[in-house]
Amino acid sequence: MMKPTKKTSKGRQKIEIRRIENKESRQVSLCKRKGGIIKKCSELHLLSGAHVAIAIFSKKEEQPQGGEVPAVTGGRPSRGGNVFAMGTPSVDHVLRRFAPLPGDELLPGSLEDTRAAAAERAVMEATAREVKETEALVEAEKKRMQAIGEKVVKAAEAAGKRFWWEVDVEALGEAELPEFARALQRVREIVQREADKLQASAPPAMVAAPWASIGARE
Amino acid sequence: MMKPTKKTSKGRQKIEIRRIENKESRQVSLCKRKGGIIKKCSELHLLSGAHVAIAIFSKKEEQPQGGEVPAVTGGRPSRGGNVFAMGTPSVDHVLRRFAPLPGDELLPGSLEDTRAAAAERAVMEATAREVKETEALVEAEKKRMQAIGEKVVKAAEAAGKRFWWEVDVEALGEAELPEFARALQRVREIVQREADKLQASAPPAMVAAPWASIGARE
DNA sequence: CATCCTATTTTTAGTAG
DNA sequence: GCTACTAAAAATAGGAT
Repeated sequence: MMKPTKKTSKGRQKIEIRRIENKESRQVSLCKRKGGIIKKCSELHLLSGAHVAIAIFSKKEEQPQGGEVPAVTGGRPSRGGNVFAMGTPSVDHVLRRFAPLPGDELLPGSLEDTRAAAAERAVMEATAREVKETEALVEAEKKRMQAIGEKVVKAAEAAGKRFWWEVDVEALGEAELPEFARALQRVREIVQREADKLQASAPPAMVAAPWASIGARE
Repeated sequence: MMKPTKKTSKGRQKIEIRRIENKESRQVSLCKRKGGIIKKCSELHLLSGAHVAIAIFSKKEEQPQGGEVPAVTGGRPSRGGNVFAMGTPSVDHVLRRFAPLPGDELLPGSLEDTRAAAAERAVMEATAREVKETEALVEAEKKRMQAIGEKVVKAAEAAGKRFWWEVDVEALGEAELPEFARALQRVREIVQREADKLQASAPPAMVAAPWASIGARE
């Protein structure tokens, strides 16, 4: 207790919000900030009960290609980069809430009872229940995850990741991203359209739920 | 420079990350934090080039309903709450990138050339081009918006809002939310599935683009 | 509701390991 | 690529307007 040993130095510096040229710094910043945002999203959820869904598409690097894409030949050729997504209650839940789409409202057990889906949901809920605490949410989650749910970690490890919510989805782009994307675009269009007739209405009926997220390592 | 006149008082207090019981405080906090998150998302985009899409569903209030939902009778009865969504390059762009879905890859001009869509895109791009600056992004946007694009503001005002990216989408839930939701869920499923075969691959081909967001007032 | 204010709490560049 | 640390930059709870 006598060595005011200044271990490190500089401290936070001010930076302009413009593309970080240094590739490495850019990467680090992306990683740090992504974590920060995720944390804030979860806090927002816990504090207000609002449901949050976020997706971060971090493109790998500009490909010096020429002309246009060869129009995808087969299954999963090119990529769109990494995708990180987190959702509150757990994507499933939020979705199941709004999902009862009057077009394919059934699909009896094809989706819901998929081994993976079922397992995930279970683990997710069990874990989330244990975890929901103070802001240590993200922190605690990471650590407790190992103690509380070995199972989760186990599954994640099988994929080469450390946490169930940290999974690579590089191959996602080709098959499902389109839908996700189009859906978002659709929403945007609707908004514009709806904005014109603008009408308030009755309150919903959603219950608070656990927390979950899935994503890709940076 | 002599009156240390303590204008206000308390300053930030520490709080636990748990549901804020006071309804009003909860509302205020949601609003403030939502803004903060949006800002961070845009910064993340500007700093790293990653594309971000976020949706915040703030449910209005728990409806003391009983039993189950009457299975929607007609068009747009109940609501899901407010939806706030933001997207980088502008939802359209990100989406158009991934969109070339090999299922309904066409739809010639039905969507793209909708007056609204076209107009929005134009304004959005023009605005974004002017706006992209330092972190004053969000700030500047709000203010410049009025100077740069009266047109935008005009449209927004028609809807009773102050900024084109602040539009109520309460009525959204019934019609399009389902798709958005299901898309997200789909993504989640894919992730799990893909995580197993996990494979790295070639870099994408996306260009940096403007910034845009749409949302609902809190 | 939207700011404004300010005391504090958080986040996070920049480094080091 | 991840963790630790520090100091400065940001975000924000509470309150006021």
